[in-house]
Amino acid sequence: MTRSEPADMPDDGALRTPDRLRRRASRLLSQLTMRSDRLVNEGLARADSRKWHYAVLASLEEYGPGSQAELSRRSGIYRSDMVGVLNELAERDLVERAPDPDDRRRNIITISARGRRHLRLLDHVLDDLHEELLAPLDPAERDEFVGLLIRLLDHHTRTP
Amino acid sequence: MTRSEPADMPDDGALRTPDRLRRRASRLLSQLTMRSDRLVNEGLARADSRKWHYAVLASLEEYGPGSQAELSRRSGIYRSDMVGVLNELAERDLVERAPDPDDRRRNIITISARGRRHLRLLDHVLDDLHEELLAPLDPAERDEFVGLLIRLLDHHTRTP
DNA sequence: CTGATATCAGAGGGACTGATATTC
DNA sequence: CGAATATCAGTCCCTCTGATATCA
Repeated sequence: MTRSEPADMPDDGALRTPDRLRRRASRLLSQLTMRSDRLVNEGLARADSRKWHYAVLASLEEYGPGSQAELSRRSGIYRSDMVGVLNELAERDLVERAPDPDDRRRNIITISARGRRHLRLLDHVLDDLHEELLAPLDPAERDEFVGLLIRLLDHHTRTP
Repeated sequence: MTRSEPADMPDDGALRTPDRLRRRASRLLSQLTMRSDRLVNEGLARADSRKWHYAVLASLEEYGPGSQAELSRRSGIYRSDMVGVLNELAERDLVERAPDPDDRRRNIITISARGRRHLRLLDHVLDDLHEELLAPLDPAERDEFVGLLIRLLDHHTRTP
């Protein structure tokens, strides 16, 4: 190895291998996520959707109707951006937005029959996209990968 | 509330999909990367740097001087954004930018002694940040994680 | 002429902030 | 009153495009 190291600098054990740029987890995450996001965005665009549509629809089917603020908490979309997403979903008749009679500040968002059908479609689209995304991994490795991601994300969600 | 499970047993939850939103690799990647990017950006900002500074400096130390287009290919920064990054680095005397006598279209970028010292600092900062990022994983799992990321990224880099 | 280079100006998208009016 | 809601306007950052002038 031809690494030039000033004599006055001790080897401190820092990650300075020739491929440190390539092995930094944060860089790997950024780059892979860029590819993944592009894959998913383009795939969902072909189904006239965006990933936020999926997040909202799935959360509605799994946890039932809710106010916009509630949906925001479930799906991770910013409260101020939720309006736009719901406008798009309502435009396509995938959700219904009705004022809450018990609390007139709120809208109650409900998934429509058409929304459920669309959600099913999106689930298939996403299954295919994930097949492409995770292609190099065998089933056990995919579980391992997802498991590691979940543990990391949970840790950083609970420790902000 | 939260069911505690033996570590050696996978979830047998019969795929009732209350967690399909939670288990989509693309969503996990997006969310984790958002945290990771924030962590790294804030950490590097405390050292008056940004992640591109690190990418350029590390690539200069590892592969030697190069033109801006060359650095762009090495580090993944867009050719049009490289100017700004190099301006910032030159401002801090971390690199030198000199016209190439053999090809007057090019600038030759060289890392300075100060740049090497700064890179060493950034490597330590990043080591600490990665310790924080990967805290929940033991060393073997970290290797596993990085290995999986590399395989996925390589696959999608070679298959655009 | 084709192609590469450095640079700039700006589009487009996503996360996020701040303010407002309304209602609890 | 303080707190929560839906909405709108706009900021900041990032990736990426397009155009330009300069050279090989």
